[in-house]
Amino acid sequence: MSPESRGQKQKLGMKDVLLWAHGEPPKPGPLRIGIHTSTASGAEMAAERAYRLGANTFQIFSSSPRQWKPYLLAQSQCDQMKRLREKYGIGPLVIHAGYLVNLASVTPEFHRKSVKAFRGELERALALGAEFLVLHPGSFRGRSREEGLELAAQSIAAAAEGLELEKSNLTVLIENTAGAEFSLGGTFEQVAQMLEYLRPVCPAAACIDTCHTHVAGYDIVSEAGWNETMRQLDAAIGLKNVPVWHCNDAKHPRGSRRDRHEHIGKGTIGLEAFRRLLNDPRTEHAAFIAETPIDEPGDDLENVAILKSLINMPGTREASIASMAETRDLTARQPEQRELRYEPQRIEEKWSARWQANPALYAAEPHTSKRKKYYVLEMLPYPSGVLHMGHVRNYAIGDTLARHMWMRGYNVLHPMGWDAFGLPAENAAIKNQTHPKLWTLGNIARMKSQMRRLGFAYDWSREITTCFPEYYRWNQWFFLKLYEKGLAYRKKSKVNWCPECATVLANEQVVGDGCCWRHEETKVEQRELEQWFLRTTQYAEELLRGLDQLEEWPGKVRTMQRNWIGRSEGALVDFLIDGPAGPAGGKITVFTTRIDTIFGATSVQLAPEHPIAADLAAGDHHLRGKIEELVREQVKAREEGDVGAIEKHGVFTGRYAVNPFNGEKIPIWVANYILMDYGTGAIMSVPAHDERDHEFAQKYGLEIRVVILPRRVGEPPEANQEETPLLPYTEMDSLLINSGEYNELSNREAIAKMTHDAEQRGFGKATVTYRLKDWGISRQRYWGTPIPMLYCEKCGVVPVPEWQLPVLLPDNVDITLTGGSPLAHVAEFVNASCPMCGGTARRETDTMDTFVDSSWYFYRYTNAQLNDRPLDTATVEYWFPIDQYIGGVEHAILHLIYSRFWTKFMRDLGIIHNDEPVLRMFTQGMVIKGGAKMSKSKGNVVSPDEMVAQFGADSTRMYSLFATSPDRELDWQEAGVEGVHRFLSRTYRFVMRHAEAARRNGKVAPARGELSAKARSIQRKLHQTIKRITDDFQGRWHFNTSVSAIMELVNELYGAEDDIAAGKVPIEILADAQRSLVLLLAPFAPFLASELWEVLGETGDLLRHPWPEYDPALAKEDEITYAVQVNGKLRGHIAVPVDSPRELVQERALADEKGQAAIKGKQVVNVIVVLGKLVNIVVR
RNA sequence: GCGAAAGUGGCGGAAUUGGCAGACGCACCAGACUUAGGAUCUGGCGGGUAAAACCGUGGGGGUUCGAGUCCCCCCUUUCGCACCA
Repeated sequence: MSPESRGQKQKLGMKDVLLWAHGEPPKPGPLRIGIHTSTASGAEMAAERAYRLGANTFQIFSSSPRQWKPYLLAQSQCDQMKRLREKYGIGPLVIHAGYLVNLASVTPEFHRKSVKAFRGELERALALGAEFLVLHPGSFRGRSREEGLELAAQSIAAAAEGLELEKSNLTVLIENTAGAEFSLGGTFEQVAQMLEYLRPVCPAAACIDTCHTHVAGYDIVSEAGWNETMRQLDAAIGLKNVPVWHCNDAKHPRGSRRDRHEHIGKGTIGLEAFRRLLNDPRTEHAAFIAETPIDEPGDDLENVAILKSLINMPGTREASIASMAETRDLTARQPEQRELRYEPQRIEEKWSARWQANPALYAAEPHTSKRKKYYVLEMLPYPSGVLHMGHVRNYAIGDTLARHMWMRGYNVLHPMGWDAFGLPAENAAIKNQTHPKLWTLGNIARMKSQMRRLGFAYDWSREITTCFPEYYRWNQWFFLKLYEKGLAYRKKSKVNWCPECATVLANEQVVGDGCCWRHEETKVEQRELEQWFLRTTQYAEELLRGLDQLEEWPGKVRTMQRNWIGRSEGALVDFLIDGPAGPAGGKITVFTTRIDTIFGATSVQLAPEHPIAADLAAGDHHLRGKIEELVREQVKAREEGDVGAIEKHGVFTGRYAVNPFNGEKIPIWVANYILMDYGTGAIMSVPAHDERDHEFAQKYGLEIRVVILPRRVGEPPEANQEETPLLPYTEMDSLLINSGEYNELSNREAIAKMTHDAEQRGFGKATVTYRLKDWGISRQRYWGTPIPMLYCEKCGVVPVPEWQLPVLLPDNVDITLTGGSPLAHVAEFVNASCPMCGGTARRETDTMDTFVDSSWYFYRYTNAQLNDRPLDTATVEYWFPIDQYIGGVEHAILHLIYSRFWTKFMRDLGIIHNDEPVLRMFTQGMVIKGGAKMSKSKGNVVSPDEMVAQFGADSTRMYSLFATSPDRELDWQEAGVEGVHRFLSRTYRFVMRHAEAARRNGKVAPARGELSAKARSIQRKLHQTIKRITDDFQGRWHFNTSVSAIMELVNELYGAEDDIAAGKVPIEILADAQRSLVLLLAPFAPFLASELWEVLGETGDLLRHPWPEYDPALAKEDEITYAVQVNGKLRGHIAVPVDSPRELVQERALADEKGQAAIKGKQVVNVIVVLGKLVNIVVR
């Protein structure tokens, strides 16, 4: 036994009232009031204790509550119990069943044990003559609540079999519980239901615990709440059926479901609720029993006294408190050190306040700073109302990194802002009759305070809110510049329309099977509208090429962007129409990537919307009808999102086109698989060498002509082998046939030569096609940046002059989802004068896509207050590119491609010099619960607030990093958070116990000389841990293993407790270990680290303290354990001094006993020694 | 259909370069603390065996002294793209 635990025992002993109470005990009051009492030295002694405590009722365990082994009760003990109770007039006696008992358990073994144990409880209760036996209903994990309740009741019946309870004086009480996940009895109704099941079996009633009731969510604190809760209790169970109340205050807030008892009047319930309870005439018949902690000797006495003092007390809080103080004086306390308990709420509130009072702590130095800069950024949130776990994870990653970089001495820029424009604000406005601005700003305030509570270290002096004119005026300014450069233009076109949003969407905002990015169930419609576009295609090539340079971006994001841009190299070839031409002209230009197959073209296929298709059908009613049908079909398919699935079909136009390479006339068809918005909307169909063409030609019996062979150039054909490949044959690196002068060329050569020839002969040219389309930014909604354009009757489209910016978004607007942009109905906004001619003009009433706001916001952070320019070039020069950007992968194409586009445009404008905004991108994984995305409808949302209330911000944040590596999906498990909380408690207790060493010992260089094994081991582990964590920050970013490493270090320290107590660990080692531990913890658990830093006697903020350095010499093992393998199988271990030569290791390994046994009788053919790792002996 | 990533105890996950599989945490089990409740501390914990042997990283094959890790085939899951000419 360590000295520590010996001390513990003594302390516990002193808590026993029998050891210190002398003289006359306090007198009992008019009500039955008591407390749970220890049964040390025999159950009957509890009655004596109850008397000493001034109680006239009491509760005990009749056996050890955490062991299955039953307590053996002697008849003499039972007799003595009855005698003492009679003598002192104490009753009723309540027995609390052990808490291992779970009568609803799914585990058969466990259930069997539970029933048996409960049988024992009943027997002992009868023997002791107890009036009540209190039982927790159990946990139904693994089955439904209903089944759980039923099973529990059946189990009680089974346990009671043959005991004739109805003839005894014993009543089984079902206690309500804190309502934790899977536990039964969290509501009065559940208790009532169980009683219902139970009544036929034995006398049954309820025991109501005030703490459980409170944390389960019932309001018993306010007067109105109290009355309502009592009403519900009466309705569900009946107050007359509650013969016992457990009177406990609570440590945790209402609804927290955290079952932690507190001294009466000192918790979140307060005295007033107990006063109401004790003075309610409907509870007169009941016994009130406290189950409050005994932190210090006398606590039990005091709690009983307080309860008694509340009887007949006038109903004011002040009076209660005054009386409580009086009671406190009556019960003399023994001075004893408070137990060291980690209380995150206390610590975190303290440091939150301090940090908030000192915002300069997290402020970046100006760009003239001599220090190296580090810009770490998390994607700015949309202020939807509350933070969700995804946010917390995102910001925890960024904050941990930022804090680390601060400690590494960097000038860190770590800002935060709000993506404040957008639809939800308008929807909320319609629903709640509030203004979008008020709704948004309210949400921002709430989320900001959540961020502060979580301890994220942001430089709030740079905060931006995109719905403020100070910000969006620069959106308008940029728009004018784009317009000036010809990069913003207006055109009528087919656009994506989301009926739910009542606005247009960009292509990038259409996701999944043609659904809206905000409404993943809502199919996007196609509408023809006049819209503003930004010419993103202008930068298509650069956006694509730039991806190759972004080596520190996730490959996945780069691939997605590459696919999105969809570059395709090929050629345009003109096919002349045989016969008369219409207004669309006499030639069909096709786009092909395989001009080498043109001799195999056996038809030309037009998109149904192709103008030439209309020309060719001009005189043909029937054909026109067919084509229109195809158009409708395509529109429908697009809307339904199953474009690839529809069957290919088409119609022959009756006309022919001339293949310019061989003069061949081939039929012109219109087909549903040809898209007007890709390439030229027309193709040459080569059935032998294209899958779709092949399918189509087979259906309609079109000619399939092979022009490519799988053979390479120069390879002779294989004898007796059919040369025709399996069709369609689409591979490259092969040979042309049936292609006139191009026969025998490799297809790559043919592509070059034929393209060149087509160009020479004037019927074609090389070209590049992109899938990327221009960005449509017009939105027919209110809550966005007004597009700064005017329409003048005389001058046409006129930009708002720069000096008139910002075009303010008016406040007094009727928001509806119908009738186009709400701004169009605001006359003061719409009517303007033309800056060119002074005549009347109409304002553009569409607003900008919110992705415009987020395309350049991170530049604004570098100088958020600037009011004559969007940014300062020199400042941006210093801070950019962003060193680390962190966000969800869902923005891989949307936000991240727009941002890159914007950066390139700004660079060409000359106001910045970087080509890319982000050097290193990180996409964190989603947070899920129970295998599914968190959502309100699934009811699996974990609220950060609740986590923080239960476990503290440090535990919540640290768990989000510990559960898995940041790039993976995180399945939130509350038990895991609890585990981290436990670890932080351990850390807290260790430092609290040993801080004295650090306070006495200043900075001392750790001596190497004569260290005990344990001391050396601490030192070694410390330096190994510093190395691991430092490396993790620089490379892999596997913060889960960083946290593990800190846990290992703390475990090591705990393992050395005995040696520390025995003075075998030098003070400087202990002090150094603690200081470094706290520094390592600082990025992960900033609150606790700051608190402990202070406890260690340090001043100054942790963020400014240098990150600990590791000494490789100290991290080195003194002795290495080699694994000894024989033929690759582990056979034993040998310990060898570090840096032993290969020969020595080999010799020792061969001499090893276990190894010897394994190689006995065999011939050693080889011995492989891997220094520092293992020895493998190869035998035959 | 195409492309990418992943598959390791009851669970989340370690194993950084081909070198002792299962670090760390959760859950569980046993013990200590006659212990209200919540904790705390110590030990155990892939399967298998009395103990060994032996078997174990989705399945099958291969390379190697040695494979979770490399190669080939297959299965499953997740994500992305999907008439792109």
